[in-house]
Amino acid sequence: MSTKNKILDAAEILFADKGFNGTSLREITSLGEVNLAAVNYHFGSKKELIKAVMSRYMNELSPRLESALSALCHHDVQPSLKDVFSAFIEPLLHLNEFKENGTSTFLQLLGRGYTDSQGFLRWFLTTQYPGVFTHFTEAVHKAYPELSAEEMFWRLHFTMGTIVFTMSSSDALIDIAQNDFDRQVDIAGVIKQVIPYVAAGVAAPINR
Amino acid sequence: MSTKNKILDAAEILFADKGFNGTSLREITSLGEVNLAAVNYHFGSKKELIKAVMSRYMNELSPRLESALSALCHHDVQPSLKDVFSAFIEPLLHLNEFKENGTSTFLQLLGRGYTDSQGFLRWFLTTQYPGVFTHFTEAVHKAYPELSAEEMFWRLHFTMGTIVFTMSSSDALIDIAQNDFDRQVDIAGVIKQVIPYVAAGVAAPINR
DNA sequence: CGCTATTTTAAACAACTGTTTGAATTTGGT
DNA sequence: ACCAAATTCAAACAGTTGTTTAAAATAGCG
Repeated sequence: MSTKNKILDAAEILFADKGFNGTSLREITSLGEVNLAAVNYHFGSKKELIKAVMSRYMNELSPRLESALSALCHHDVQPSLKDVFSAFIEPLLHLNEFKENGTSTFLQLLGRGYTDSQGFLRWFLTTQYPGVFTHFTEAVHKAYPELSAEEMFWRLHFTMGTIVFTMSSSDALIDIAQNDFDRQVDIAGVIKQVIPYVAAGVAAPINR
Repeated sequence: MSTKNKILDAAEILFADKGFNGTSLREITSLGEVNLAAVNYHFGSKKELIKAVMSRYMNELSPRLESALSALCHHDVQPSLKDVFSAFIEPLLHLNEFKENGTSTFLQLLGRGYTDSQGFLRWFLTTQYPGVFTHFTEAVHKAYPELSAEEMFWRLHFTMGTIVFTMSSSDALIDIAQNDFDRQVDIAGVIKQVIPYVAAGVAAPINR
């Protein structure tokens, strides 16, 4: 295992758990059992390390996600909104093959990125991976053409919020659910719960 | 203006903008134009200051919110889910009377509190203001009795996520919306957009 | 081997963190 | 006006932060 990967592996765990601001380089290097200076040697700075952690997941996720969404767009029949959101399931759960607890870790990181560090990560993702966003809005438009661009803008951001926020606190929520309802829940179970919710939200009647 | 309030006013602005971890006491005291040591003198610690900032809003919000929700519960006719969520509008917008940009600031703080500092603020709110949560779930149960406790648990947390996440990045979203759609938007406009969304999400058909 | 380039290491850096101290100042009551 | 309590203040505290340095170790290759 290379030093670079040791750092990435340790960093993503701590970032997901305590946020980017809340994690120090010393915590990362001691969990990864590498020297402190290795971070700056291999990545240049903490900010670049954050980008590298996210890129490792995005490079795995985005091709699968884009092809799943564009398949919906170029199909003859009109997809339902549930189809559109279900297109996320396979690419997201595939991150579990890529890495242990990959799905949950990635979604937690995404949640952190939206609130930590004044949104520089949002800028990074939208500029570096614009294809995901355009394919997604295209697919939603095909499923629900009556929705104006402005209404879609809001509802898609509401959806981002629901997903990202839920996942960034998914560990705590899963704990509570298991105590209160005595039911085994995992990240896939949460995803299956959230899809009807966001699909219905986006499909809400237009209020003019 | 008392020193205590100068600190609270400066702190809430910076906390909302940069998060609790991301804001130092020195930034707060220099924005508030008070001495650094005043924070520890008046509040004891940074953690207590965070609680005080949140309490000032919660004490203003929670009685109005609880009475609006319990009014729904004790009314004879069954409320719709839209009624339940609309019950939030007046108490939330009232925070703008209480303080300039109060609504948006409070909701941003709430968003910060859920992700920053490993959820200690969530613990604080649920233990210090349990009435809001119980009244809310009661009202939703009256509007949608078929929803099991577990499904309601998830959907209410999805809703929290939608609201809190949207509001914590509402400044950025409002900026984008005004550029892209050339339309004046404010926090009340966002609230009116989000209510049909969350109401439809909670009302989604049960998927068994 | 011998040499170069890459990588690792311990140590130090300056800047910043929340908190404490003790003296100076202001305030409110008599 | 006096005294005591409450408040403000500059300074320092000890600890942590990201980053840099220069020497030591390792690796790769002819």
